[in-house]
Amino acid sequence: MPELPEVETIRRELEPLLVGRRIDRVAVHRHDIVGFPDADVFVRMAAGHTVTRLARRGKYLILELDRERDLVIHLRLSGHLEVVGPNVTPRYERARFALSDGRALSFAEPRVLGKVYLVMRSHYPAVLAGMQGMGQEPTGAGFTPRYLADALRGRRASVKSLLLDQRICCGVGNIYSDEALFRAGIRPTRRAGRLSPVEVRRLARELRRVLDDGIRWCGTTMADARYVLPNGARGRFQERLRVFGREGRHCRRPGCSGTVRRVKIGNRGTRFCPVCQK
DNA sequence: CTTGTGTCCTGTAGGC
DNA sequence: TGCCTACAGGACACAA
Repeated sequence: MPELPEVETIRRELEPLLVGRRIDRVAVHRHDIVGFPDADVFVRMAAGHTVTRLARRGKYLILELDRERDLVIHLRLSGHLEVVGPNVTPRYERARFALSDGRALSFAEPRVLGKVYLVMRSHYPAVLAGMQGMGQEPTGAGFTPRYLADALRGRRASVKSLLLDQRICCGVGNIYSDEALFRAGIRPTRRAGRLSPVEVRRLARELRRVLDDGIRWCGTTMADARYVLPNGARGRFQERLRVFGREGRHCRRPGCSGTVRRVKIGNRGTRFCPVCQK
């Protein structure tokens, strides 16, 4: 679930609660939540470190620890992080990090698809190779129209599926790819390599803008409330969605009589306005 | 190398 | 109410 804006929001919320705290004890309730190293080693090695900084790369949240170690967390579809009191155990808690201030960082993940990793900063293991191959941060200075044009040139795949490719646009997921394509006026089914230079430029700009907006509004909390901030508050970007989750409803662009449609692209639900998006 | 499909795992919503 | 199926915002392995 959480995409770049949601993970960035979580990072900002957790940073003041975690930096300077030491991880005193680690408990893993489900071993398959640990991506690296083996769960028992993870439990032993993660304890005793102090959090120095929180970073993010794509959808990965990185708790930088002392002694050159990183605690890397990926929330996948339904992961949730929360700082709780010593006697509070959130539902679906899979791992728990007791902190030196008496509280604990709780990692809940109903679907057990999310993962935690403990790695040496200088030596990211093969299990995190996907992170090494990641492309430019779409909100960063390196994400230029030129960069996107180079990445899309000659590609026959749909532009939607390439927006979801973390090697090109890291941090982008299903919500913000649909929203960016709507804002850029481009149908998600278009072959990426067939976009005009003007369209690519527009797409690069709108992708950046929609992600910045998502961050500004603290992410998207849909009706199921699978994503909420660490403090339990809801994001507010859902109020500003133009197509995602709006299939069958009228397009929000003033004067447009179109109805938002839903199709499948690469097994992912995809929404667009057939009038606004060419 | 590129592209599309299936799978991981669990919970929930909707149909009957 | 109960059972069954389809589906879910991600990432990766794998086959063609």
